[in-house]
Amino acid sequence: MLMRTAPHATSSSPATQTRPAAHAPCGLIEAMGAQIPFARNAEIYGEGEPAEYVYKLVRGTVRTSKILADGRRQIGAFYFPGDVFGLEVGDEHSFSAEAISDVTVLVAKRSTILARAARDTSVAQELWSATGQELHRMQEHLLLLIKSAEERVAGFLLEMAARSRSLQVVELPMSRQDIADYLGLTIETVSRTFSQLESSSAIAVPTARRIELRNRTALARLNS
Amino acid sequence: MLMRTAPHATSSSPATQTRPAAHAPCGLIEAMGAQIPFARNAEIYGEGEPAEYVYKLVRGTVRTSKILADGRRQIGAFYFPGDVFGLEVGDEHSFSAEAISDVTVLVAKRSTILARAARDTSVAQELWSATGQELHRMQEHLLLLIKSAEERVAGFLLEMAARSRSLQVVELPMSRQDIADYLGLTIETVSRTFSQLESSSAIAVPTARRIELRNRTALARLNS
DNA sequence: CGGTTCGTTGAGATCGGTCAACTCAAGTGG
DNA sequence: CCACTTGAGTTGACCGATCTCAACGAACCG
Repeated sequence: MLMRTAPHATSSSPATQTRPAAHAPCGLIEAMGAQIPFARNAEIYGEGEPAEYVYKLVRGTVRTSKILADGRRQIGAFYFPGDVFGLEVGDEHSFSAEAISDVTVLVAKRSTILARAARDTSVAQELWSATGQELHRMQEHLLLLIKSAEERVAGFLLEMAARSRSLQVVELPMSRQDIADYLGLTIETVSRTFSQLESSSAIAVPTARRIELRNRTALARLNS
Repeated sequence: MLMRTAPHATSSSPATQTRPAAHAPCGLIEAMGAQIPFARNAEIYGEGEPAEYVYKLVRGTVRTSKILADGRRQIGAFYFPGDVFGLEVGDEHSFSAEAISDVTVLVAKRSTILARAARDTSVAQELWSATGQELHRMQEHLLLLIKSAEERVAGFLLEMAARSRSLQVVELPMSRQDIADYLGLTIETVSRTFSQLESSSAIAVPTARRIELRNRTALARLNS
């Protein structure tokens, strides 16, 4: 299903790549090696593989996911430029990671980072707080999953807006299927909910991948 | 709603307190101070409060929870003897913690632990891995929430069994409401699902708070 | 111009929620 | 000891949100 394609340039969505780096310390993976490209839909690592490397996203969008026994897929998170992903506390990856668009990542050996953390307290602190940030996002995500479809979609849009450059216009690099699997809904329900939010003037959907937030208050109200 | 009762002995469920400590290193909070008791339903700390202390559960059961704006409640986790809880990466508690039964906890000042971590690498490592374990549990919890009611309940029972002394009999210290709020269901659905699992001989429910797992295979199959 | 993929929309089915009645066990107080 | 109360849990009937299945539309690409 997923192509483990050799890195090459395909169709990338330029609008999602203008966002500046976000993390404050960012010292974990600097000057580690060359930037490595992955093509759209390429697998960066697989669930259960040894967590040999830690990644920092430079360009593009990445999703992490798990496939359940019966074929259902759950998206764990979306990552944008500046985000660190693939950092595991245990020795293997608990999710797979795939490139949503063509991406560029910085890679560092996990063992190197761990060794530095054992000497340098500030590196250890960065490790801890990166994991803490991951935990925090997971908590937010979990809270989304107990809500109604409309609330989940509204929460998703606000989250994406908060992480994009513009708070008014959200460019979605991911497909409806990705959104549905992130929110625990079907693509039909996601699509219908977009339509519904549009007809209530909370958002506008000029193209499928571009959402304009017209009434943040209404969305925030749904966000509980 | 919650009584912030002064610690005293009320009705505790003895069956849940025989489980041995679980965490391997456990060095974080040893010899910190006296064991502190909390009465059933007492709040140990509140969401948003400064995370001044870290707790290790000695006896009883604790839940963490969040109340949403509209009154819905989400249980974040259940903690059993040996578990560390209340350890935050940020400076405030992201959930509240309440005693489900009468409990005893060990308490350590977070600032003290952080100071030690800044000197002692192994303490820093313990901090990191405790947060990693929390993250792992949250991932499992999140996976539960995308499933059907039957799968959620089956997954919950298997989780509780894995954390209890006996793999065959689960003593539930928490109410149906707690279970429902953990699983994102209503108490009626939880109750009906128990009945349903019982009539399919996957479990037996001799009393409301005691569940016997009669067919782990069937439960595990539901667990995807 | 077909073919393919992605997204939208509609109609009907189903799962879980809501509301309500009932059971049961554990107090409580006369 | 026995009503009475109270809280927790169970069960039933009904309803609505979301899923399923299917058709349709739009964009892209050979």
